[in-house]
Amino acid sequence: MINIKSEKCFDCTACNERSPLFHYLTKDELAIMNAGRFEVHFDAGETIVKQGTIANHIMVITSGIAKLFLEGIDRRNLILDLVLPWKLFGGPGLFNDMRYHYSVSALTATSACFIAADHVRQVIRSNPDFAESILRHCNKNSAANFDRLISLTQKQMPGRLADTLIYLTNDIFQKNRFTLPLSRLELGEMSNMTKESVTRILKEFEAEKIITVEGKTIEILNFEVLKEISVRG
Amino acid sequence: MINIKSEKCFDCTACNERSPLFHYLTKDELAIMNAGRFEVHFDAGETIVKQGTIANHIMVITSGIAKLFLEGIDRRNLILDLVLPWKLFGGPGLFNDMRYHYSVSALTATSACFIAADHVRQVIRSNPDFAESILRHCNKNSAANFDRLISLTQKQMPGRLADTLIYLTNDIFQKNRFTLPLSRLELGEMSNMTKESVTRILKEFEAEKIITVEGKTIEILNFEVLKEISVRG
DNA sequence: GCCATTAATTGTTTTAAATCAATTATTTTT
DNA sequence: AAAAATAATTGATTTAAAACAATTAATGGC
Repeated sequence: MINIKSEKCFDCTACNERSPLFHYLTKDELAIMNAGRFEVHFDAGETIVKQGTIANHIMVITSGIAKLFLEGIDRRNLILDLVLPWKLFGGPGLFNDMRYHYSVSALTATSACFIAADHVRQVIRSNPDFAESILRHCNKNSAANFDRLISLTQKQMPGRLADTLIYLTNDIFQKNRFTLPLSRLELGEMSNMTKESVTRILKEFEAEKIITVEGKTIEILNFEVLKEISVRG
Repeated sequence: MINIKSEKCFDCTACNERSPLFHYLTKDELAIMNAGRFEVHFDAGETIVKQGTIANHIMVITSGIAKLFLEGIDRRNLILDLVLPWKLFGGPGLFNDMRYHYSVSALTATSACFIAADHVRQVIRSNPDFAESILRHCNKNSAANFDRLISLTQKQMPGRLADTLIYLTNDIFQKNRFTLPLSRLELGEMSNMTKESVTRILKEFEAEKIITVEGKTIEILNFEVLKEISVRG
């Protein structure tokens, strides 16, 4: 469903080719990362990391797709990201309280690689380029969360759902037609609205010829109008 | 109004005593930070940094208090933090797009110290302890933003205002009775509600003997109930 | 100390979006 | 393939909170 480039991850040299964060690492540093590294397969729906547990590892997905979400009040979730292969996650507790601050669960069959947080720390200390790129990564996430804060608190439903559709088109699928690995409830958890409202707004967008919807397949017909709806709020 | 420990900032050796982030720095590194450093005084209401402009500096307030806020849609702001002396800010654009991702403006007469981003970068690269503490700082902010996302999207007004009052009590004033440097509108910008709603909920809390309100002075009478309201949502 | 301006309060109305309820489609399981 | 379970749609109702409007209080400038 998603364009996945690799099947298996044998050692961190592979990541060095695929994850931009690992470009800066020397052979020795890759060996440190690789020590104690392990890969685990998850079925769709399984939890990869659970919010609140001790953050001993940093993870990267090698195949499949996962959702990264906050567990909020009364079992209500807020999905922050869909996680594709080679995107590092699990960081926010690092050097801090050493706990995971979000949960991640597999949307499709997924393999994830677990790297010891201690080893990441060691390499951050030895390699300024790596430290800098980790900091850049952290800062990018902060900026994205600022945007999300504004979207979710100041825009009304069409604006919020437009933001979600734009994110899916640009950052996840990179094409105008895609089949979602998400339910209407989960679209709602990305856009802070109920599943019923998702249905209604999707229908509205369809009536305005901005998108077509057939079940879980969505096609963006008019990206510009979608952007306008996003900007207007 | 706020307990401010220092009057003037002569060089970064002073920060080494006051800002925990600077503890790890050697004499040479403090000298790097100090080069080109400058301090500016702001009257209440003045903008210290403006969202969207080029982030050439990292700032620290040496006296006074400021608000740090996102500029959202239709001139609507979202206040993220009140900034006290010795707390570093301006980081999120660092190594990233080199822009400020929020605005900061003085609530009282305020002095702020500007340190060149290049110099901070240089020291991050040379001192792993400093790099680690900056990363810790960044991760703490991420965690706080996750909490804020849940508070602002999933709690209703009493829960959100309770969160704001708890933040003011614990993190800013560190006592149960304080005089706000904020208007009702600004309390609303911290809690994502209108100024009218702030008035009403404060009155509600007062009727329930949780707080007393006399103009801008608030006293917390029952912190436990406030916490319950926060947890319940 | 008085006037002008801004901030806060209070009451009323409107509205966006949730909740509730019922039905229809899809998947999954057997 | 049929039955069961889950997901999606659709409509009606309720509700939290904004918007609007009017008054009162507080602040700042002269």
